Amino acid sequence: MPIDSFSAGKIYRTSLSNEVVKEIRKMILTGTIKPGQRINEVHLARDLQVSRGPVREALLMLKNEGLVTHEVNRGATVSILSARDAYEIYTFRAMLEVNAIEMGLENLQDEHLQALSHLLERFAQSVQEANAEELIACDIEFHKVIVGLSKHSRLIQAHSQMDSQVGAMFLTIANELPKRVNRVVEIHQILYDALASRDKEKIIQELNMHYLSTLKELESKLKEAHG
Amino acid sequence: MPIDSFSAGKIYRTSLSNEVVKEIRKMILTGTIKPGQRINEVHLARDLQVSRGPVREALLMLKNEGLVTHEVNRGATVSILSARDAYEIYTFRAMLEVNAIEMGLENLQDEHLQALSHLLERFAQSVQEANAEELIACDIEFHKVIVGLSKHSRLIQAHSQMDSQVGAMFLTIANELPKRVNRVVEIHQILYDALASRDKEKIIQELNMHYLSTLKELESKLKEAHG
DNA sequence: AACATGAAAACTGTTAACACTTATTTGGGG
DNA sequence: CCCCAAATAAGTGTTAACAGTTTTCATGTT
Repeated sequence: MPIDSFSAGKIYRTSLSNEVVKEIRKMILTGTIKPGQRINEVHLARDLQVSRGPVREALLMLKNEGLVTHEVNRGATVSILSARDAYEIYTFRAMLEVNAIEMGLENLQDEHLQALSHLLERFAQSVQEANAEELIACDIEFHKVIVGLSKHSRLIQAHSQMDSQVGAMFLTIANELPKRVNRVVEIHQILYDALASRDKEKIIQELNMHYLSTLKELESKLKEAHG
Repeated sequence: MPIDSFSAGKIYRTSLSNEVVKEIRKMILTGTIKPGQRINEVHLARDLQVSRGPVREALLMLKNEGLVTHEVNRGATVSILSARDAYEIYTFRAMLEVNAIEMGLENLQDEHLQALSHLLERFAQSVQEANAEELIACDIEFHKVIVGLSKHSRLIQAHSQMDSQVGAMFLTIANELPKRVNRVVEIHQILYDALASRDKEKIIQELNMHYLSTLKELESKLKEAHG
C-alpha cells in the first residue's frame, strides 16, 4: 500500500516508513503513547494498517531522534526524558546556537529578521488560541533560523536532531502551559531584539539567558515527574 | 540465521542488522565499495548470506553515520565527502571538543592521561607497521577521551556520530599516508602535553591548531579528488 | 544517425509467514 | 501460601515472495 503525499497540487513521493514515522511521532508528542511504554510492532502495524517492515524502519529513525530507545529482542520503548536530559538538551542547543552565531552572524539578512518577526506573531496567536502544538512548532522554527545562519549543515543537523525531544519536553509540562506561555513569547521577543541589533556579544548573552531560564522552569517539573 | 558474537568467552547477543552494519562499514572504509557507488540490496544480501531486511536496516543506520545517502525508490549510495564536508567535520569536531574541555576539564583524571599516553604508543607502533586501520582507530579513540570529559552524552553522541566519516576521510588520502603519518603522532603528542598541563586556554588553543592543520593537509587532496 | 517510445529487466518498497526469544501462566512441591 | 519450573502465549528478528518504480535496451521513426 504505497502512499503519495499531496501538497499544493504537486506530488511528493515518500515511503510508507516516512509516513509511519510522522504518525508515531505524533502519537508520542500528543501523549497517545507515554514515556516508558513499550511499543508493540504488531499492534502498531495493525492500527496503522501497515505491515511490520515500515514500522520497524520508522522505529529506527525515531531512535535517532531520541524519542525511542531500543533493546535487542525486546523492541522499542518511548524514551523517558529526565531532568538530566532536559539539562543536556538545552545546554547543547544553547551551545550550538551560540557557535552558530559566532561563525555566521554576518549571514543575518533582513529576510531572516522578517521571518522571525512573523514567527513572533504566530507565537502570540498560538498563545491566544492555547494551541500548544503550534507554539512548539514556532519555538523550534525560531531557533532553526538562528542555527541556519551558520550555514554549517552538520551543526544544523545536530541541532535539529533534538527537535522532537524538545517537543517531548514541552509535552511533559503541557498541562500547565497557560501560566508559563506568556513568558515564552516575551523571551523570544528579547532574543529577536538582540538579533536585530546585530550585536554579537549581546545575542550570545541573551541566548544563554534564554536557555538558562527555560531550563530553570522545566527542571522542577521534571524532577517531580520522574527523577 | 541469528548470530551471536563472542568476545573473551562472554556472549553478547546482537542482531544480524548490527553485524551487517559492521560489515558494510568495513567495506566502505576499506574501499571495497567506493564513494558515489550505488549499493544493491539484493547483491549485498546475497554476498553476506543474509536476507534484505537486515541489510535495509543496516543501511538506515549507516545513513545516520553519514556513510551512506538515500533516495526513495533509488536506494542507498556511498556518500561522497567533499572538501566542504572535510571542513564541516573537522570544524564541528573541534567545536565539540573545545566545549567539552570548557565544561569538563575538571573531570580529567590521571587515568585519562595514562590512557592517552598508552594511545600515543599504539599510535607510534601503528605508524611503524604502516597499519592505517589501527592508526585511525587510535585517532578516534584519542579524541573520544577528550569529549568524554564533558560527561555530556548528547555532546559525546554528536561527536561520535562523525567517527565513521573521519575514517572515510582518512581513506581518501590513504595512498599517501606514510609521509603525513609522522606528523599525526607529533600533533597528538603536543595535544597530550597540553592536556597534561591542565591549562584550559592552552588546551583549547592546541585543539584549534590541531584541527586547523589536519584540515589544511586534507583539503588540497580532497579538492583534486572531487570538488 | 539521433531521438523518442514502449517493452523488458532490475531494483526498491512492502507484505506475510517462519524462527527464535522473552514474558506469562499454570501446576506441582516445599 | 509461596516459590520454582515447565508449558504456553506473545513479541521481536529474519526470511522470502509480491507490488510498484526506475533503469535499460531494443525498436521504429524522422
